[in-house]
Amino acid sequence: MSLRYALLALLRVGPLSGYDLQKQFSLSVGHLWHAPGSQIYPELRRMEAEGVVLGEEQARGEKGMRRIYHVTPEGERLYHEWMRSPLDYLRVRDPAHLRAAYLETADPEDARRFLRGHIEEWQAELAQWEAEIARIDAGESPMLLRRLSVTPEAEREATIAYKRFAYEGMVERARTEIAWARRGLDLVDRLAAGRG
Amino acid sequence: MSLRYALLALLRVGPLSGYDLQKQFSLSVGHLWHAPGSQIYPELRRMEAEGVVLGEEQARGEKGMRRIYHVTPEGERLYHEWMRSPLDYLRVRDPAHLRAAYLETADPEDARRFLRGHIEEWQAELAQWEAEIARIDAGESPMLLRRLSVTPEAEREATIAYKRFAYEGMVERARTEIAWARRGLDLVDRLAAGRG
DNA sequence: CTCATCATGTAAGGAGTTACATGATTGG
DNA sequence: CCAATCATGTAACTCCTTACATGATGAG
Repeated sequence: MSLRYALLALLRVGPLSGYDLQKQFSLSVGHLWHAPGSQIYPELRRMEAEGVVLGEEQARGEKGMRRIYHVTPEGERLYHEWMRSPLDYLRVRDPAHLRAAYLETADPEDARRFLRGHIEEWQAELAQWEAEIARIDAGESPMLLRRLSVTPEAEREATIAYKRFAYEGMVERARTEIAWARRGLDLVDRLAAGRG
Repeated sequence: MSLRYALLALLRVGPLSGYDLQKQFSLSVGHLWHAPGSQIYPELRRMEAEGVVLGEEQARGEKGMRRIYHVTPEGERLYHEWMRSPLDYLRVRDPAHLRAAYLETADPEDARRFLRGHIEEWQAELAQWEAEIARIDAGESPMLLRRLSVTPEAEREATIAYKRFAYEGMVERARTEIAWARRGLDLVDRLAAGRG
């Protein structure tokens, strides 16, 4: 149910269309929460039906139309309720570690391929998150700048600090995954050598 | 689609009923992959319809019945195909880090509550995974013993090593999450102090 | 006889995926 | 005029969740 709150978090900064939101998701927030257009548009409509956002029809050229969504007071209330409420954690369901637990049933070469893939996957994510941290530090994150433009001076430090903090967490997770998979590669070698 | 492979991994060791599988999931494998009965039973039926397992009807008492599932050669093939194929990683969708990125919009006390909850959540998981590692080391893991009982001597070391390796990864992830949230608590304090 | 546990499900719905559909506008 | 991109979706499907349904068996 977090998609709704991710949308509210973005819209609270200022009104946006579904299309704009889609872009935000594919850039900044998308590195914490992925959402495709096919999920965003219907969710916005549902949110509008429930009164948490208000869609404003805007003409664009002759016949073009776009719908700009604003957060309503009810949406504001809902957002803060979410912020105050405990998060519900999903039950663990981890395909990589599941496979790792049964790696003795694979060829050593397949085991290595799997672990290398794991490293590559997390390195790609790591690069994204590190890049976002670099943008935050350089004052170049579009999402953060948009946020800061409506943030009173007294809260800017916290806004920047928490955003950085969130991405740091992702960076640390990625590094942990990479270190683990590297140890896995050593393990495959050691076991393969042992049976030569 | 990993549920199917988790089921195959368990059934390859020896035939089990849906009920037995459910128990395995709530114990050992369940710490890597959660699955409730309402998902297991239908999936077994689908797998049987597709010929990857075979259900053997067994009488139990006067009218009681249970269905014991065996992996077929096709199931064996499918399992190894999975082991050889690259994993598909899910797009990131992390409610905790999403919330962390917007923590300046919460009360400091709510922020702390959230972070403490994060620590508790991961500490609970950590305890499970550490307990499983302790059982592996003590030779008391029921799942591992079941596996070893059908594993030739030459592969026992690898079987144990990979199982431990998988759980180590989960332990490291939990420790990373806990360390991150603790830093978050410090950050909340620092920011709250800064604004008195 | 009764309670825990064995045993197997169904039903309704939420959340997310992939693929497709449709058309408008703007810049070169 | 043509391509990129702006703009908004639908449809079908998978996976998973919660809640409920039903009955048998075995231990005390």
